[in-house]
Amino acid sequence: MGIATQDPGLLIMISLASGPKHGHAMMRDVESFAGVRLGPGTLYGALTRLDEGGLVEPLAVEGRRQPYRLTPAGLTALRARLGEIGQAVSIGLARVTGR
Amino acid sequence: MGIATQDPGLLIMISLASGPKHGHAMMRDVESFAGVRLGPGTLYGALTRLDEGGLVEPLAVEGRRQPYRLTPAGLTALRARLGEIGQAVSIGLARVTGR
DNA sequence: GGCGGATACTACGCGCCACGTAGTACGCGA
DNA sequence: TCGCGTACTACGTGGCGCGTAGTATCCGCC
Repeated sequence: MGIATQDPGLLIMISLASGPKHGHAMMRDVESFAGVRLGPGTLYGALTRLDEGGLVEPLAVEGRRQPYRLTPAGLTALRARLGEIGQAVSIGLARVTGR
Repeated sequence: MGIATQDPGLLIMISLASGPKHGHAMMRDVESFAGVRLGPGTLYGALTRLDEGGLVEPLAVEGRRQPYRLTPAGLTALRARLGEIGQAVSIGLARVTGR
C-alpha cells in the first residue's frame, strides 16, 4: 500500500521530476521512493492520460523504450499539487498527534 | 492521494481527527482546511465505505444529524497513511525545487 | 545456438467509486 | 408562510485503477 493504491498520475509526475524516463524506469523509481508497485495497465494508462492532458510529453523513441518528460505545465501543476497535498497532510498530522 | 485531493475518504478521516462530526460539518471542515468541496454523493458514499471498513463508526443520531468518529483502527490507518504520503510529497518537493 | 530470464511494452476487460443531480424534510427568521 | 440554510437520501454514469494476458526484444550462459 502506500500512497498506495491510488493516483498513479501523481507518482509518475514525481518520478519524472528527477528527469525524463521511460515507462519501465518509472515503475522501478516509483517502487523505490514510494514502495508502490504499479502494474503495466495502471502505469501506461495513467501515462497516456497525462500526455493527453498536456502534463507530460513523449521524447524520441529509443529502441523499445518510449521516454517521457514533464512539460512546463506539468511541472507547474505538480508543484501546485504537492503544495496543496503537503498542507493537508501537515494539518492532518497536527491533528493526529495532538490528542 | 489526491494524494490527493481526489480521495474523499482521506479528507474525511483528517476532518474526524479533530473530533466527531456529522456529515455536513465534515463538508464545511474539509472545504476550510483543504479547499475541496465534496458533494453529498461523494461524501456520504465515502463515509459509508469507511464505516464498512471499520475506520469510522456512527454515534447516536442527533435529530437529523448522524455524527461519526474515527475508530482506533481508523486513527492508526490515518497516521500510517499520512506518514507515507508525507514522505512521498517531501521527496517530490525536493525534486521540483532542486532544478 | 537455443534457452531462460529480464526488459519494455500493448491490449483488454472488470468493477469500484468519484461526482453530479435530484429529491426529501426539518428548522428558523422576517 | 415564504424562502433560505441545513442535513441528508437516492440514483445513475463515466472514468480509471488494477490485474491478466500477450508480444517482442535483448542478454548472457552453457
